Amino acid sequence: MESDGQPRWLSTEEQGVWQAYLQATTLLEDHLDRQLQRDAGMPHIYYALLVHLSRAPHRQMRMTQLAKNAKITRSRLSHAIARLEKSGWVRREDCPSDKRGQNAILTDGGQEVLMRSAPGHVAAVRLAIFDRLSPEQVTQLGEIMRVMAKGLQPDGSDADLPWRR
Amino acid sequence: MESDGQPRWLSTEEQGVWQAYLQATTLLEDHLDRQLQRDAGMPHIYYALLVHLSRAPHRQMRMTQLAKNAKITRSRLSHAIARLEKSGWVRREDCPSDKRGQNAILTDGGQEVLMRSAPGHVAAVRLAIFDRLSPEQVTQLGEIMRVMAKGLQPDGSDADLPWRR
DNA sequence: AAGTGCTTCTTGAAAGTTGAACTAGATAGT
DNA sequence: ACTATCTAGTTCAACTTTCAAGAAGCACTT
Repeated sequence: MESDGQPRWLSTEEQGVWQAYLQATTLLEDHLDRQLQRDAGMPHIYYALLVHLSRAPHRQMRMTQLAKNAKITRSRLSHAIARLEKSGWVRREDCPSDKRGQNAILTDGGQEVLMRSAPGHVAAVRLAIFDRLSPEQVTQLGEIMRVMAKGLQPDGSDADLPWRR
Repeated sequence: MESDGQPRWLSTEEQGVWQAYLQATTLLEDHLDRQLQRDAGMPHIYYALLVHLSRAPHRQMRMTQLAKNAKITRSRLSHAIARLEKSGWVRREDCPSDKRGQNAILTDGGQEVLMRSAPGHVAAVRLAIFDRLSPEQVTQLGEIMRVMAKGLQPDGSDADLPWRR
């Protein structure tokens, strides 16, 4: 990284966009956190972990892989899975091929919670986003978020920008 | 709220958009949190609080107002300000007109930290968003986020959707 | 088989967040 | 004035997240 002469501040429009982004994302996160805490007894990220597991081959996944998919640190995942295990929604099993490894497995109870709370959750997401945006905007949002996500991947041979000279 | 017959699940495209949204937003938040923790010694939300204060009339604001602007709960703000006070970047003062009230005031030290770390922060935001998106996309993002934010305001005579019959 | 280094996952303490309960001051109605 | 109600802000306990450190297995080299 080079430290430039003077920083390029945000334009007025960019400032507005950034502010709207911050407000929308924090409001939505809070909203979903509360919704799921109330209806499913867990915060949004924990719920997302269950969703990931439910979609995985044997409803199970290696810890590191799960952490990567959910974009959280392994440490955070460890704590989260411990909590979900205590709630009976996930259990752990040793990985047979790699003795260091652990598989997180969605239990029947976990699946049940998921099925029970999914409709409400989808409704909340719809209400916040998809029912408010035009189809074109949905498409645009998808493209934009994909660009951002790609640029932020910790791994991907990132580092360089679209070459501005 | 009515509980419908069967839930309207997300289409394939919507699922993709939602997933991209979750990934992009969590990655960006983590990224900025780390960047600011490293460069300014505080998480992103605390930094945002200082920014809000720096833009306020006397570099000061009533607690509740600040909480509203920053979209966080009063409780969270109390803790945050306590911490920022301990770091010497904010101080509190009783509100003269309302003896219950407190004003959070940005100190010179706070202003200084802000000025010192702003360039790096703006660069990070730019790198993550504005340098990656086309001008049209920036505009689109702004519109989309404003719609979302508006729909999620806890106060605003919200409640009803764009009338889908 | 010993050594080095890498990966997997966990742990513990410190920091941050949440939701409910609480104090104190303002407001409105009677 | 009296009471009820509301608002501003804080505090406590329970929970979540982070960061640094650590235990254990793998893998490659010599």
